[in-house]
This record gives sequence, structure tokens and C-alpha cells, in this order.
Amino acid sequence: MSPETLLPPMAAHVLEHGISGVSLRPLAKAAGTSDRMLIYHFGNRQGAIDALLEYLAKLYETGLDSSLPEQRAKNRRETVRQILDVTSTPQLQPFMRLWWEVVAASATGNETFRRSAAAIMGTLLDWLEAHMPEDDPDPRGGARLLLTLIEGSQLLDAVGRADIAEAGLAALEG
Amino acid sequence: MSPETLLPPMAAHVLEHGISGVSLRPLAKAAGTSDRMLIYHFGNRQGAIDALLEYLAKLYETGLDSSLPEQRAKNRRETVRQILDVTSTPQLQPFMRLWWEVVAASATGNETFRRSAAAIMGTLLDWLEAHMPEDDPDPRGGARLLLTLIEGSQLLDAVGRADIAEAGLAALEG
DNA sequence: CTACAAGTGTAGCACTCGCTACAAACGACT
DNA sequence: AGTCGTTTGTAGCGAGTGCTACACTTGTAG
Repeated sequence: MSPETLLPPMAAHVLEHGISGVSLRPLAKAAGTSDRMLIYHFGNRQGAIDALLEYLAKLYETGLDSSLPEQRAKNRRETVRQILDVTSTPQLQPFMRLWWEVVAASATGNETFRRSAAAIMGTLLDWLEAHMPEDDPDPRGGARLLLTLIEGSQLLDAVGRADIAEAGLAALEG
Repeated sequence: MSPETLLPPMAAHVLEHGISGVSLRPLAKAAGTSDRMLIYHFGNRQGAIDALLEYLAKLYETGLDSSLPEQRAKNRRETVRQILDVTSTPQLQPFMRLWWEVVAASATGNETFRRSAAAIMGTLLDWLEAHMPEDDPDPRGGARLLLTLIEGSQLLDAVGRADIAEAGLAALEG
């Protein structure tokens, strides 16, 4: 069984059980193989995690790309909504839970996780810049403002204070 | 040795090594005692973590309160700056690393962590509402907008994209 | 057919984990 | 002096950890 065949079921496992503290034996079982084989294919535990992270990031970005609407919104608030509506979807919740693990690991200085996180932020920023309202006076700065707001909203949602982000968004001009 | 005496060195340990995956023996060693005694005082590992979390939240809130400036800023951007300047201080970095662990645990549904996180957001929101610019047209909504921005900025900082938050903040009106 | 590399199963090592059983020391009170 | 509840040390259990040694099969190339 090749690593490529292994990755999808492994990804499903970490999406359900978390990635930062995942251990080899349950991970291998989820992929129908043994810890012995994971080490063989990925070198060591960290290698497996790195491969998983790369695979999941790709999976997330393509999934996001296909879910986000094509047309631009007519104001900034709606542009934010376009992203939040997609990322709050139930089937993306496992990815969001993973996201917080990635952020936490990034904050401790883990370079693999940080690269992954920075790349995802880059992707989102690109999408935002390309989907700012037609008449926006400052698409470049505006996109960065909105990305900051989006991440803050997702955080407040994660800790059960979505109400704050909701009211904050309502107070955004335009 | 009472639990109250134990908590400060234990808190120092988790501030350095993380709290979500902390194990009893190193934690006990940091406090000059044994795993045996931690179980005795806190019942079990979760009890120790809960007590630590409560202690650390209090510590953080009082530290923040004393570090934040008294007087109001003259515009929203400066209000945000007041908080970001404090939380980006080197000596608060361990608390920020802990914060991401708390958020990640909250996202997985851990109620202890979520309560703690929600309380901290409440404290911050209260401070913001009380420190909005004098002439702000919508202090209530504005404070919520700024809290969302602040959390987003901290996240982007954690993943090494502080540049995005910086530019986003610059694009904020007022 | 043979030789060799890639892949895989079994067993196990040395370690850490949370937690407990048991017993001893200790101080306060009668 | 004796009794009793609180606190502490020692030892260890059963489970899980990452990883390795060794033997074996399998597919492929000469």
C-alpha cells in the first residue's frame, strides 16, 4: 500500500481525533495498516504528520475554492459573509478544529505548522483581494482588514462568543 | 503543602510547556512535589488542569488590567493599539501561547476551556467598551468590531503574518 | 532460475502515562 | 499517653508510546 493510498483514511482520522497529539497505532489502524508501516513509509511520526498536514492543506484549499461563490459581493460586509458562510458549514467544522491546532502549534514555533498556516492565510487573502466589491475604494487594504475580521470572527465562534463577532460585523461600515 | 502554594510553580511550568498535554510527573516536579500529591490535592489530572486554568485566567486578567492604559484613545485604531501593544509584550507571550491552546480545546468542545475563554473575551470586551473614543458614534458595536479585529490580529501574528493584520488595521477608518 | 530490492507481519524494548495500594509520619485533641 | 484524621513517600500496575530487529513474502530484472 503506497503512502498516497494511506493518506486519505489517515486524514479522516486526524480530522476526527486531532493531529497534534495523534499516535501511530490508532492512526495506522484507521488506514488499515500497522505503525510499523507508517514508520516505513514516512520515516517517523513527524514525517507522517508533515505529510498529513500537506495533504490536508491541499484538501482544504481545493474544497474552499470550489465552495466559495464566483461573483463579487456588493459590499465588504457581504464579502466577509461569503467566507464565513462557507467555513461555518458543518462539514468544514473538522477542518476548523484542525485549524486551531495548527495555530496553537504555530504559536509555539513549529515551523511545519506555521508554513501551512501562513500558506492558508495567503490563499484566503488572494481570494479576498479578487472578490472585493467592484467599487471598493481600497481593495488591497480592505482585503487585509476583512481577513483580520474573518479570523477574529472564527475565533469568537470557536469559544462560544459568536454573538460578539456578529455585532461587530454589523458595526462595520459599508 | 497546600494547593495554593503549589499553583504558582505549576502555572509557571504550563506557561513554558503548554497545558493541554501536560503530564503529572513533570508538573509535580516543577512544584517540588510528586504526582501522587497532585492527585491527592486535585483529585485527578483534569482537576489539576481546571485549577490551573482558573488560576492562570485570574493571573492574566489582573496582569492585563494593570498593564492597560487608563485614558481613552482618540480614535478606534489607537484603542486597538492599546491592547495589541500590551499583549505583544514579550512577558505576555507565554500567556498568548496558552491562549491558542485554550481556543483549540474550546473548539473541540471542552467546556472548562470554553468557559475560561469566553470569560476572558468578556473581560476584554468590557475594557474596550469603557475605553472607546469619547466621540465614537457607536461605542457598543464599535467595541465588538475592535475585539474581533484584535483577535484576528493576534492570530495572524501567531502564524507569522502580522503584516496582514498591520495593513488591515491601517485600512480601518477612524 | 536466481538475485536483489521493496514491502509486510510479529515480537519486543525501553519508556511514560494516570492512578492506586499500603504504610508511615505528623500534628491536634482527649 | 493514646487516638485519629491529614499528609506524604515508595512501589507498582496496566496500558500506551515511538521505534527497531528479524524474518518472511512478493514482484521484478538479469
